[in-house]
Amino acid sequence: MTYNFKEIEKKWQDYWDKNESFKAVTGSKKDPYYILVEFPYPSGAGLHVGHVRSYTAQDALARMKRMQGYNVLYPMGWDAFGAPAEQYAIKNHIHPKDAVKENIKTFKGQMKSLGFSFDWSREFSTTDPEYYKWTQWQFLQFYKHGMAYKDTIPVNWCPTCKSVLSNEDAAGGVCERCGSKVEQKEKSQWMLRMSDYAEDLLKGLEDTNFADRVKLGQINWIGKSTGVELDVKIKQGGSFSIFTTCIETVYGITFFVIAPDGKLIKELMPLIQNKEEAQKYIEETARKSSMDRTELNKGKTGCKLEGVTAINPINGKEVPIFLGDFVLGDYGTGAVMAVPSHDQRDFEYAKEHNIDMIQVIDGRDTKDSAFEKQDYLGKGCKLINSEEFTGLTVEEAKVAITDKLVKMGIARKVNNYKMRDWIFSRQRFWGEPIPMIYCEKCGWQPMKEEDLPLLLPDVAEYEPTENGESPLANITDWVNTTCPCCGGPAKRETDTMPNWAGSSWYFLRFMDPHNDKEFASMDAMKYWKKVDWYNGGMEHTARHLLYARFWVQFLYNIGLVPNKEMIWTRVSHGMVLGSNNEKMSKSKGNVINPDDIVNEYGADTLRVYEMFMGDYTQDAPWSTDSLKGCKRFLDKVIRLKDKVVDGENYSPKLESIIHKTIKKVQTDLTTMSYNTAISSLMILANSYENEKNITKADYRLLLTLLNPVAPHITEELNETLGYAPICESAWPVYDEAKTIDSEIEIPVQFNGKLKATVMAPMDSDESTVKEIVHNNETVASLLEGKTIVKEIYVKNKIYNIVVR
RNA sequence: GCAGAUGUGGCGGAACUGGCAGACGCACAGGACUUAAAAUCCUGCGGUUGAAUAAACCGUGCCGGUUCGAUUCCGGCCAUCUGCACCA
Repeated sequence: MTYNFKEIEKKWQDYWDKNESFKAVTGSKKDPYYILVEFPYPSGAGLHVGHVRSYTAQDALARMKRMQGYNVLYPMGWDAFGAPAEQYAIKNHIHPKDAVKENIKTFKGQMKSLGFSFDWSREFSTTDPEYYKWTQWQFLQFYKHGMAYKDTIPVNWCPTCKSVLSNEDAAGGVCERCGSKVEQKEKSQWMLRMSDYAEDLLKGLEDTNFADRVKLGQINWIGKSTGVELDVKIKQGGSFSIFTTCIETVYGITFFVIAPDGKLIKELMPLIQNKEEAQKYIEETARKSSMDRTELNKGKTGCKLEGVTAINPINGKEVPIFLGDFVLGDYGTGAVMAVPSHDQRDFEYAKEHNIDMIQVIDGRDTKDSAFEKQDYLGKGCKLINSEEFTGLTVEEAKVAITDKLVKMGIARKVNNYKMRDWIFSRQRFWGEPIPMIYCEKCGWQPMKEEDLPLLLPDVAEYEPTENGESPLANITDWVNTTCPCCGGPAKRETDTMPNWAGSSWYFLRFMDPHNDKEFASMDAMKYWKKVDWYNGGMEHTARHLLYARFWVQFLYNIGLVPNKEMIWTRVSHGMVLGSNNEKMSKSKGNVINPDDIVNEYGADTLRVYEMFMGDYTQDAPWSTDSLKGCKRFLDKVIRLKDKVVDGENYSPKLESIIHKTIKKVQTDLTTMSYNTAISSLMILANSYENEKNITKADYRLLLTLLNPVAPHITEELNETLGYAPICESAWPVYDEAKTIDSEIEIPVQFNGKLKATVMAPMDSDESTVKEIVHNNETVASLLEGKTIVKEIYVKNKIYNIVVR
């Protein structure tokens, strides 16, 4: 019997569509279960085999959960704003809207051809006005709660393209498109006060079940450090503050360094005598991109500020102040105390500029050029040269010195975070317009909520303006408006939102996608509760996940979502690499197009292969040979049909392995062990093959267990047996008692080396097994002439004889 | 530099909580069927020594430790990959 997989796959895909087999019903009495995969950016390249891997994995879980009686929400949509679509549109002179439409069509067709059980009735794109209306509305909530503000910050600027670049596009300090050197340019941008949420984002992780490596990624990105903020007086007048995590080294301060790009230097300028030198250095720094600042850093650049002297607050000692770009203007206070004897960077700077060093912690030679930070940390090293604190350990001194300074009223315990506020403006056309209006009289005014959505205008050109404004700035009809406050003439904000905006809350919209009164109703969100499984790439675990959590926490704080964390488990998949073990790319010629595979081998084969190819969380290289092996497995399953005879019970001989396999597959599908789930099904099929006949029940069981991964062929074979569709049936239940063997094989070791095996009843006690072992011929002969030192029996596992 | 991950046959990968290393699949070799090929089926397949389906030794990146027993735990290295990169 031959099967035309193309016909079969089409047949069942149509069946699922027609019967709305995978529709999730909000409010259903069944238990809700929300499975989410990151919605894709519909690029012109089409679906990648990497998408197929994660979508199949979650699809298998979704299909099994439905059979287990859950009301499964497994939605799909499109994250379609952003630079690639805009670039594509500029190049091909078509509206990005049309390009996106076309790409979505391709992607959706590909997904359907793979048989994913998405609930297509919930589909949307972030570029739909019905969707981005709510993204804009939520921005207004941020603004109204004081969480959005304008600030002037430097951006990456390509002088040739006249364009603002993202950090990714400016990697290495060079414009990705034209290769020019990237400059820094000051721009006024919308910001979200994400740093206010640093502590909550850290704490919230406790209410999630993210994989450890995911949690760690979040923790590192937030970058909390605990220390002391210390006020420092300037002899000539005024003061400034520094942040340090090593206050115990305060007696070792020999200079202070302030950031050339910070606000402090501007305040100090009037006092400074070598203004020209300082100014020159400030300008040099401004010209360097952030990349240069690290890469060109062989020595530590900077200059001494003449005319200002700082006073070490702990002992009144006068020390110089320097300018140095290793200090960042936007972290901490933009100024540091420098202790060259105990800090690598301070040490290098001091060497470069011939500054004194004072050792204050015992146990290392300050003259030693090979500085080792670990010299004193954590080892109970003691302080020296520190007045009354001399002799205390580092840990004790940290507390004592902090106490003293706090009591003096010149220091505070503070936490600092690497995570900054979210730069929310993009000088791009293809994004959600920021719904703000600038009026000469009233300043920045939010649009009225009832006027949303603020639609993107239709225009012919998408090139940015000469000075880097969004192309929207050229559309005067659109820009000129009236002030919502005074009714006078005003102008719209022409920047758009970043790509991350729309993807920060889409999982909420899937719970209630067609609501035109709210972004999602509280009832719907309370019903679905949380995303139970969220799958995505490791590359998104830091930023996207953090933005999404921030967004949700904010909505929670203003009472608009039911939980502070709306994502329970986050898992990440490994990449599908080319057969040469490198990332797939056109230039390397190692790209596999899923369409070709579906055409030649069928969707089921591709799905089985991608689940079988390796550990789901690790990268795995493509292998067409292995793919063919999976096709052979499916062919074997088809051939097994010839052995089927009537019988609604499992064959007694197969009962044990059947119950074991149900348990194994079910467990594996919920622990991301897809490869071993497939291998256990292969073992089951092999054991069927060794039988002369199998019952209909045996066969249907195999088909059901395989169905989540290979849904088309299993439905077809199941139908020929005369059964109701698998997707409308219940998942088989295993009997724990039948998964346990009555007799098991116990390995016998001599000094830890395997020498024999014996059969023993399950759960035998030591004396029973001892007798069996000693009656064994091999064991007996090996024992001749040996002295038994010890015998160890681990129940049902091993029998080890230690001999001399 | 810092953080994280990974390292097991010719290849992808298994191995529960310290208990038979290499499941399952691929590739390869031999055989059956066939006029032939494909497909399918059977057998073998970590290494060394051996005529051997006998036996022994070695073997999970490297060195050492704990243990009756280590891919698994501990200490120290090496290599590769991925983030972040002067965060005070």
